[in-house]
Amino acid sequence: MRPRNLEKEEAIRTIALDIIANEGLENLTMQKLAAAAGVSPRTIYIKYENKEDLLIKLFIKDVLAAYEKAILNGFNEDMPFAEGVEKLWINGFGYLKNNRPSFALIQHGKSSPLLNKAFQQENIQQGQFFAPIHSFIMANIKAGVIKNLPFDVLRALLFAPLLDLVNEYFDHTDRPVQIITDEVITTCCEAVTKGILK
Amino acid sequence: MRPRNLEKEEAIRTIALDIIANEGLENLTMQKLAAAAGVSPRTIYIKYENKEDLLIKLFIKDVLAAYEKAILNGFNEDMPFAEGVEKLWINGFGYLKNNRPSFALIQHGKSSPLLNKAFQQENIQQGQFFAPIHSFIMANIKAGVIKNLPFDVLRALLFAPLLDLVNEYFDHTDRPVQIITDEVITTCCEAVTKGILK
DNA sequence: TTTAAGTAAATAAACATTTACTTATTATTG
DNA sequence: CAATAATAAGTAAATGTTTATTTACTTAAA
Repeated sequence: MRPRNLEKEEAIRTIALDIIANEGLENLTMQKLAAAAGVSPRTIYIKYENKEDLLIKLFIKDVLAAYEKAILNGFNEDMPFAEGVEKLWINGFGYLKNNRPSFALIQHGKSSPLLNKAFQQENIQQGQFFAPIHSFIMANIKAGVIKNLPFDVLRALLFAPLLDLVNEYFDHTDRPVQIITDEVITTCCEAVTKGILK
Repeated sequence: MRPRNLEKEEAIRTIALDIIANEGLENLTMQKLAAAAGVSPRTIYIKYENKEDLLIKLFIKDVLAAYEKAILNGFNEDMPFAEGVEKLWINGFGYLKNNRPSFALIQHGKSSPLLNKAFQQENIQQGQFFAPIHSFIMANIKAGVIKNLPFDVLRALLFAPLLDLVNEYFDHTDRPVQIITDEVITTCCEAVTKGILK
């Protein structure tokens, strides 16, 4: 049996993400992707059931899983609150600024009904994405360190600005001066932490 | 000369936003829109140059302009900082929770390269969207009330969580309990304010 | 009567997916 | 231990459908 060509599989994945990042989800077509990846359209259908399957797997298996791994690197649920949040911010910023296509798909995940639904289903099935962050926050509520608000509310307060700042980072890559520096990220992280401490 | 039918113009706009909110930008087609709005495809082309023009005008003229107007209602640049931010949050939440299609397109604006580019161009041309907010923040930096960070950074810290919370609000409209209440919004607003005060 | 607004149906291009074929391996045989 | 049968991986080109946009005509009001 002829073995599958791993380089082609990789090309399909990375080029799909590139097209989505540069031209948007609405401009990714199977034929364009095949041509850009240097494969036949049929090859994509050997690896994915259809376009929807490709997009969902790309989002869940490639992007979110890698993002989760990167963000949790060296993080521990038992860290002091401010230290833990800083770790997550620095990991998140470091990963996203070096993986623009992944960041783009994460942004699409917030607006695309397809990806949104896929994420929610996966999040229910597979236990939970970012489960250690959940435990971390719940423990700090219990310990009386931070305000007692629903988890999703605290998640929004703590991490929504980070994604916006990454967006700003990429807006400034074309400009002479980068305003989103590591120092700015650290300052912002301190600000969001301060906001929810009791 | 036959006068244009304003109801049909309105139908095209609102139904386009509905389709985008329910099925995503990638599933809006001119023929589907025409059928759903009860007009001929040609009618859309009388009012818009092409699909791109339709999307950009919807985003800029209908959605962003209305959002700006709603958010600035009763807001004044000279308000005390905490009071001004609270006004913007309450206005923003009140508007978005009652205008899901607009909210959906605003979310798409962050990921779609087309809308993103359109927004930046419009923002440069027309002076500036949300200009009073810009003045408000800059004045409060100058007065030493809040941290001295670039405007876009402060904007992210102050308003990114609000959009995430609105998203959460809509996630909970199908569920038995709504966790994103006016009270939660006020508490969150206080938290982000506290974070950036000097 | 003039004229822009509107319609139904057509057009050409682009789309997701499939068909019919070829290729590169592994496992099996003589 | 070469030859080859079996088989999934791969390709180029085709398929039928959907798409954005246009054509040729009709309608409603100034």
